[in-house]
Amino acid sequence: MHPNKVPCYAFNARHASRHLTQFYDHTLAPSGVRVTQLILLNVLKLKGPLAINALAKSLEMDRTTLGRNLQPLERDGLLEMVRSQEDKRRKDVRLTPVGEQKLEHAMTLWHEAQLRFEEHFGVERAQRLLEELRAAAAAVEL
Amino acid sequence: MHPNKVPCYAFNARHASRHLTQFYDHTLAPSGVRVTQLILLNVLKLKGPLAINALAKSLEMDRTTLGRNLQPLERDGLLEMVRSQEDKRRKDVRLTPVGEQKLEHAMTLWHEAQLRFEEHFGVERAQRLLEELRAAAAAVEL
DNA sequence: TGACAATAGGTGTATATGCACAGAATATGC
DNA sequence: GCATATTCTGTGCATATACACCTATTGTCA
Repeated sequence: MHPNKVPCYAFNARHASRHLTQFYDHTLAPSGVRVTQLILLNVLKLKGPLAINALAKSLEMDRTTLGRNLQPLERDGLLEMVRSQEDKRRKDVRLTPVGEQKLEHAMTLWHEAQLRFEEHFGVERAQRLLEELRAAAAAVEL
Repeated sequence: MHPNKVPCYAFNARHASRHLTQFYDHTLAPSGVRVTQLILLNVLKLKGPLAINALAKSLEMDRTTLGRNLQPLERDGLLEMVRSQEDKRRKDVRLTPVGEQKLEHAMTLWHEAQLRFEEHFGVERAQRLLEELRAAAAAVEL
């Protein structure tokens, strides 16, 4: 029962997710940032300070998962979390200068990973896969 | 930065994996078994008692991850792990009758999930996605 | 304004993931 | 047969994931 034989959509999505994550994490290793963390840092860089809930909705991630994913990044000084003044429930997350530096390094390695994947898998094929992954996730939100 | 805008292959694989897993886990909930666990139980049913390493290779999973995934199933009596007599390093994992019962129930629900996904996503499209997921995982093993 | 709903976030618990390191048993080669 | 390499598994650690339940704050509306 090679995974090539397991017809479960969820299992194969998990399987691909594991292997792609390992590939990216190994490539990103010199930066000390993982691919999940890179995404968070990058969104924060592009969309400025964001509340945890807003960030979670933006990435379609579970709120509590995101909150815990932010902890090591805050601990290592890559980002800051401060209570909002207008709304004291909110905790706005923003990138620190250290975080920006790390992100810059990580992004270079990330581009390498993207290119290497496209090289092995095919550029157009990879683009289509991206669309299908998004559509598959959307298909189960009903 | 909706995930529909993040062009990272790893992130989108993770994203789809999370959402598909949630969909399957919710469907399987009445059986008390998760989709990751169902796969393990099913392989053990089909391929008989297997050592942990053999099972891990079969599913292309990390050995230590698999070992830990087996623990709750052993704890709950769905499977047994016994030291092999020919090779005392080995620990053979096999389904118990209780495990088979649970598996049977879970498989019914799993089929429902498979059908519902295919209904929403398209049967042929889903088949193609499966192939592409397998190919993508294979593409990064170089 | 005061009751109640809705929103933002935190915590406890459980599973999932994988790396580095370690120990025990077996296989190999001389 | 013995030294060595290989194989099989376990453990410590850290991150990732998400559900249930909780508190605090803000919004709504009669």
